[in-house]
Amino acid sequence: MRNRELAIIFSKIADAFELKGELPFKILAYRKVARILEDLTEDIEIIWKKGDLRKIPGVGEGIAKKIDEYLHTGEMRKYEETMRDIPEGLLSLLSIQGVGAKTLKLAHRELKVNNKADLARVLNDGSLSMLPGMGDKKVENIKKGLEIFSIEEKRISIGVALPLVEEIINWMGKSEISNISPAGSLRRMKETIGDIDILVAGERGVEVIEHFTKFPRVERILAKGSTKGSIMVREGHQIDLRVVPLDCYGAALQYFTGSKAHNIKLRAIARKRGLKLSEYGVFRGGKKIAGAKEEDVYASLGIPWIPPELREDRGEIEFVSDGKELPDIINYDELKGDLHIHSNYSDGSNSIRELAKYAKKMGYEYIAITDHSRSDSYAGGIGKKKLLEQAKEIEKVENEVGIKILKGIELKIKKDGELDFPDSVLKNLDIVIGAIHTFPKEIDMTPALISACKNPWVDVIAHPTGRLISRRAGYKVNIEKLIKAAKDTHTFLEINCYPDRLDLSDINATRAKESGVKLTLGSDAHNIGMLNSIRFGIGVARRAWCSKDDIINTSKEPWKLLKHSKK
DNA sequence: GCCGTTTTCGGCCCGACTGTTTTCAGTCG
Repeated sequence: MRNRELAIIFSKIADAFELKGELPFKILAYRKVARILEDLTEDIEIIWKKGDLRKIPGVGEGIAKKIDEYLHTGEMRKYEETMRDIPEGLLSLLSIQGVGAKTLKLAHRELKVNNKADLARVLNDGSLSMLPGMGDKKVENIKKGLEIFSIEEKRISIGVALPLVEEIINWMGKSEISNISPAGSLRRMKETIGDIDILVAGERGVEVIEHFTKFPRVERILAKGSTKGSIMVREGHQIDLRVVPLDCYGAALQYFTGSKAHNIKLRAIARKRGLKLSEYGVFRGGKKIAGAKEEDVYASLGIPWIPPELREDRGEIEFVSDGKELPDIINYDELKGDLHIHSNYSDGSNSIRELAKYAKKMGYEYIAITDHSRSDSYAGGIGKKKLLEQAKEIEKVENEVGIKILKGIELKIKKDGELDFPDSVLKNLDIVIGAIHTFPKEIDMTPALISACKNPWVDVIAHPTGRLISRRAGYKVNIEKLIKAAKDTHTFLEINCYPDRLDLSDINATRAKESGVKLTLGSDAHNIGMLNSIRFGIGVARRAWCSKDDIINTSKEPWKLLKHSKK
């Protein structure tokens, strides 16, 4: 799949155009096609070979030619040309919150800002605030943005890392290996991943790594030995692969999965028992007593196997050491439906029928269509009239496809707590998800959220903190108060599964669970491919020690649990 | 750049918010 590769190229062209002050609608066209390629479920090369490039929405004559050129030659003249006079590291600064094209262009032209270090310099020495239109507050804002950016800069979203690793695992299947698994924070399903680690069991290390370095999208080979290979793919991510003999595989998997803190505690336990734990196995004296299987490694230390998502040293080792049984955390196949989906009635790109069919294929028994409400106009929010039309279509599709479809809305909660529809409208729906998308930074949104919880028809609060991982911190909210209000009002809180949100986070979901608040999982899908994002949210739920009973859409009829069941 | 059509041009999302202004520009979603 070279979809993402192309998406990045077009998105970079769009960024560069913005800096150069190109026509706004040209920029928009590039952005649009980048986004569509990113979300496209089919392989662009297959579409290309069929001669169907122009059938992709947003791809016209010009862009089709550029894709064609790139897939033929591996190069795109327009891209090379556009990038020629843009210093490396300049464009990435656009993703800093508070830094847009105009600001960056100004700083670049007037102060020779070419990268992050330059930006930090002009922020601190006061020269940026001297430029026209730049005041102290703007500078302060950008400083904060740069802080968030710096922390997360080198980490990859799990939404990018996991599909990439799956592709590599698929590729490695063509070589002589007996076992393969992601390791590291990816296997623990952390929301962002530092280094991508893959572990392989096999005897012929040299050949395995040779094959690894021939992965079709390799940009650079960083290391190539008999036990470790390291590559950089075209999107700029580094991937390490290690090969170990089969009889060490379990110990190595345990070791490379981490977390570091978890491993340190395990080693301490081993030592107390007169054992030694390393990536090669568990040893008593010189004798190896475990190593082939992860289960055996844990068992040899007198504790049961711990799911990777729980290995964060958040009390899991003490828990099992006390002889207590870990909760039976939710499995990746236990969801019966998705409760947060957008259709083409608002800003989704698939019809209700397409969504329903795909959901059915995923094995779901029900879905909820929850388009944006009228005042979220940037997202094509819908009013009463369209809601009625949609209800009719839902009934029709429900019968045709044979899957239960809840009529829902993602209801805008305004900053004063006012809701976008009156009760008379909300009442007639099956599910209402309250959400905040726009907010003034300084205002505490807790009262607005609590007031929404108190509404008799708001069933769920979507992405309760509003954060966008590595981009913005979210609105001001006292999460404990919100959880309490949710508990008191019988409102559910969502784990939004969109990889850049994952909101509630694992930590907040744990808090909710411990307070007895039930959760919903919603993909927030805007097209059928994104329905698969649900697994990232299940990862969060697992990291939050949630069992099936904590998540309402593991039940066959979750609507019976909603406030709407009383209508 | 794309796209639809009253079909080869003209529209393409725009409102809220913020910080800078003194009526508006930049950023965000």
